[in-house]
Amino acid sequence: MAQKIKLSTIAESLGVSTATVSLALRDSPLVADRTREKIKDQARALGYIYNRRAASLRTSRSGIIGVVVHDIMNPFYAEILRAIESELDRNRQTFILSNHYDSVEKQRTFLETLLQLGSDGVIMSPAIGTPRDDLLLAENNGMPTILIARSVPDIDVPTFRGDDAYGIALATNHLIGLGHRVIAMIGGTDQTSTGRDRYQGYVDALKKAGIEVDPALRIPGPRTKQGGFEAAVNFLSMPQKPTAAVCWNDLVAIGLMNGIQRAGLVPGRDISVTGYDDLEEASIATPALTTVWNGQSEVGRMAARALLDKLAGSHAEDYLHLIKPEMRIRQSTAPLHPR
Amino acid sequence: MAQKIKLSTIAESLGVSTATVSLALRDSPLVADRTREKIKDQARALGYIYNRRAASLRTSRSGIIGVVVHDIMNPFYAEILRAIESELDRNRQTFILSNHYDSVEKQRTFLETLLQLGSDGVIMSPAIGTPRDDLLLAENNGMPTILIARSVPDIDVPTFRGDDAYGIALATNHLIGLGHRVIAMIGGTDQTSTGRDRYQGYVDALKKAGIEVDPALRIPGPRTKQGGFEAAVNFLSMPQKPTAAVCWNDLVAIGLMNGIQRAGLVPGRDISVTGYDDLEEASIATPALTTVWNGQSEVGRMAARALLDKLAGSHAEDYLHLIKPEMRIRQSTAPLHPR
DNA sequence: CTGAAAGCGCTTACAG
DNA sequence: CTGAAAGCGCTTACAG
Repeated sequence: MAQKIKLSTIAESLGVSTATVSLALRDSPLVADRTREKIKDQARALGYIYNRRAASLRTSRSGIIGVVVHDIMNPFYAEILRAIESELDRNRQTFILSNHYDSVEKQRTFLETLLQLGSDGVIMSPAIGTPRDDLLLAENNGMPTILIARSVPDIDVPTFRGDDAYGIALATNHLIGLGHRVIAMIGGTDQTSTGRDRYQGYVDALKKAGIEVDPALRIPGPRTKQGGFEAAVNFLSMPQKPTAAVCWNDLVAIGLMNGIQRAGLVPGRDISVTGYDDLEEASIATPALTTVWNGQSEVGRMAARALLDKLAGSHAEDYLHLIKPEMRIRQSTAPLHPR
Repeated sequence: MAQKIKLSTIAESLGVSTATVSLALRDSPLVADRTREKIKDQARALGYIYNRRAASLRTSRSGIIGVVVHDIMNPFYAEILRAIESELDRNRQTFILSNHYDSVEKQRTFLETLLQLGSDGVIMSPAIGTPRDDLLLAENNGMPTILIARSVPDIDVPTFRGDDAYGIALATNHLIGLGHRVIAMIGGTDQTSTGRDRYQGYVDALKKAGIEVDPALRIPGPRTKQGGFEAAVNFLSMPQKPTAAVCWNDLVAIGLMNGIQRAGLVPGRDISVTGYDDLEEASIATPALTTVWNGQSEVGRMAARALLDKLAGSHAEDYLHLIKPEMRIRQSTAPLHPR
């Protein structure tokens, strides 16, 4: 590696000042066209690499945005991330990603790293149990925060997520409309706003239809294919003999359908199953999964947009932005008929 | 947000020099125990945030490592990333992630960003068509590079990947051993080292078994579930009536199995299907997928380790590290019997 | 064991 | 339109 090329290297080689070089490279109208051309050519010729650390030390803007979610291996988050990425790319912002795996400590470490790097802002799906103080840590140090997918109670931070209670009611009502009366709820936890809202939406929909709610029909558990797969045995041996399952998300639903098939039954015929999220994968599952579109790409795009707007100085008034979910009816649900 | 706390704020409030504060916070033995305690307490009390940009401007070490892969939404890369993440976390390195979606331009932009941020190194699964010069750009500017999953010809950069020709031969031989003679190859492309190696491994295995190779039995295509799903129609209508399919990867295999089921056939009974990678998902597919373990976690762990060692000054001799794949026999393959 | 001073590579008033 | 100089917040010789 040859000697380091910096602004002053270019300046000296051309007999101009570093101020002029700095302005020229950033296309300032203060610099004469000919000077600018000359400088840019020379920068290219020398293989100059702009030192963002030095610049950001001076400007206190880093061009870095942090993103932290539960787990990027989960396609639900991956779809949100893809939307965030494309929005940030378009605005030439670099993003730094981290999983928190619902560890508040891991999340806090990441927030501290972002502060140390001078990150301009952060988009986060908060870990279960995220304390107010951790969000204040970011805000108080000048790092604007946007929440996605989950809410944190009692704090005024812009939040973008789907309307979970409404969405799960769509799925539950769809099954009730097909004649199902014994409907289990598979997967999920009460520890997140999402979890509470989804269970409540399911309960409310049943009550509204005059169906008695049996808490034993709920099988909480991991929100993964593996989780749904493992719940199948339990589900199939319930004494209440449920004919349908409202699943926490598509992953659980696909896992559950696999488990049902292993037991020799046919999902979509013997048992109706609904998912949640409408992942890209839902439509090519077998049977194609009836599910609820949860607006991942909308959430990602809007959250990124909101952060960029905030950085540009605009002031948003609304703190909670609920995306309206939509039903996607496919082959995994069917009218009730005797088993 | 209160006034910015920096080293000098702490120094002044305690009547010591910034040099002492700097050393104390980094646990230098040069500082007296009592002084260090006092300084650390004060830093905590004031809510001091270490400015890594300033430090790295001085030390020219950023603690940042770049990782770029084709697509983190692909579970194959996600599994590698998880291993990289855990290794880098353990060593308190921050990583910045990017997808290149096989765009050489997007990849180059990312490499330039990393250079501008003073990234200490980069781990990359090179985009199709990555030119030598792009890798040299990194190396020549003092950013060590490690390749994963794919090779770039004619360049001496440490590379960690599975032995594709060997692995695909395992799958092909497994099917031949079950009596299959008309075996299709589904998915993939000739544009990557992986693609060429896998096709060659399949061809060689057939030849070795005395089976004539029919190029029409190959259906190249996207390496996704969707790709496998869409290939099913084509596959099932082949005049040669293949009884088995060697798939490019697990995603293609799972998609193909879904497509086969949609057509009313039973994968693992009517048609044997092998995958590649042994994703977490392979074992819970229905039928459980016979596949080839491709060592994602090994690749990630070893690549991260190699980069950290290189940063620590050690000199590796070997450039190509091939992980030996292993057969995982499950229910998607069965002895040949008349259709 | 501690302090004064220089310097990492930029950008930004300010002067001309 | 261009230049000289200060300063962003650290770390690192060097001196004491």
